[in-house]
Amino acid sequence: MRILLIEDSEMIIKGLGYALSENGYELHIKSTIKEAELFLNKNRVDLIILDVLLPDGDGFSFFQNNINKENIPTIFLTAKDEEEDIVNGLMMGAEDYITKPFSTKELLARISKILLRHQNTNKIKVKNITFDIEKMVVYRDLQPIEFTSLELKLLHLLFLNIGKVVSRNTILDSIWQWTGNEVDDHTITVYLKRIREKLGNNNIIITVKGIGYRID
Amino acid sequence: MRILLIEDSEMIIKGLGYALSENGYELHIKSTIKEAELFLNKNRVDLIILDVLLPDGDGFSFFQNNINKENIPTIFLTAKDEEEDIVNGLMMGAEDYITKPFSTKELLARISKILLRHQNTNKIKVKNITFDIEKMVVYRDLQPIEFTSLELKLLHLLFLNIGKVVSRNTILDSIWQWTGNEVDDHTITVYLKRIREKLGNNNIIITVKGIGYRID
DNA sequence: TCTTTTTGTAACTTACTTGTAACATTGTTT
DNA sequence: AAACAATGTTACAAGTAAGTTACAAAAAGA
Repeated sequence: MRILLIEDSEMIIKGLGYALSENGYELHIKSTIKEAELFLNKNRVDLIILDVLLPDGDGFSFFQNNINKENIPTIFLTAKDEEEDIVNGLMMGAEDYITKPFSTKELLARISKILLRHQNTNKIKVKNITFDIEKMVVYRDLQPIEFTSLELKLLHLLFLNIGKVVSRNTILDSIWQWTGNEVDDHTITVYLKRIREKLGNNNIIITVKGIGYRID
Repeated sequence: MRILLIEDSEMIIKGLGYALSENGYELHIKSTIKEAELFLNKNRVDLIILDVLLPDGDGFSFFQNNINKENIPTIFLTAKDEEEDIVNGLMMGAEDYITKPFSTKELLARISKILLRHQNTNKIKVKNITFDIEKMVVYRDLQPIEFTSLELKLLHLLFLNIGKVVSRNTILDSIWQWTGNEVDDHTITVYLKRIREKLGNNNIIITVKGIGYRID
């Protein structure tokens, strides 16, 4: 499980960093909103711990503009314990709100509770493309992309084998085995072209010449 | 929404009692475990606020023995803020854990969040369509829709898998497996058309071409 | 039995999907 | 650099899946 901690206090980073890593979470730490934004554009995380006061802005608006749209569970973390803030944070859609000083074990308990609740989101994100396996829908930024049946199956195959090269033969077998048609090898090329275009010609699908295709 | 407050401190009862009633909740107050037990045997509540220290026992064991089995969302409320207690409470399955002194507004925010999360257990609502699983009745706005047996089963299947694609094959297996008939694939299409019409041709059932159908 | 409702099929429509061919580009080998 | 192989690009005709409509058989009620 990947957690993104957005926090600029060295002390908290140290304390939490250790505790979270120790408990088997893959932890990423960013100390400004800008950095966090960049990171989120390219990576999928399961949970965000977000300080409200950051050097380059406040967590609330960052949450509303970026995080909430993607529906990533978020815990607000802050020294401000004014009740209005807490109420705002929760009403905004945050999963929890914890005020400093806090108990690490309590935070861990709350994290595991939240992750348990959200475990059934089956989404793979690469750059600005998100593949929702359950819905079988692909989003570019946050807009769903219209794929045809075979295009979607082919892209699905690549996403399921993320990080690995998928050979042209594997593709032929997986996608065209059941259609009955013996299919020209070039067909794959054409499909790739169409898929890439719909993905926005960002370089998500990488050609490994002589072998096949790959998504990282 | 009915809330059961199990608490013996007069001060808290007064403060919370006013705030909760004021906010439109139907509040019931019991100050011992015994009383609470009797009450729960005869009444359904939507949420429980449970003090850990009570005159005739502790809230934890009461929670485990009585409440958790019925899966009623529970907020622990206590003066003990030892972290072990908090962790225990959360791990045990409590929805939240608040320590005295607490902000009433924060508590209200947390309550409303929890209730929001738990409201759709037996009714699933999408746009203006509500599927009451227990009654097996579907409402459009507030008017019940007349479905035939198979139509209802098919729609039920889609609602049970809300957010996931249901393939045509799955549909055939789930709905037509037991009728004995080998059924034409087009039959599904025709059923979808009929169901969609009765739902009001709002776009609730989404076609995932080449794969199946889905409700979000 | 007769009527009504439910169910499955068939025929038709539409818009999109699909595969191929022909040509262009890139990369690799000699 | 030339020749070759692999992949990318474009355009198009044939094919197909899903939507629609109408109707007859089967089942359920009266």
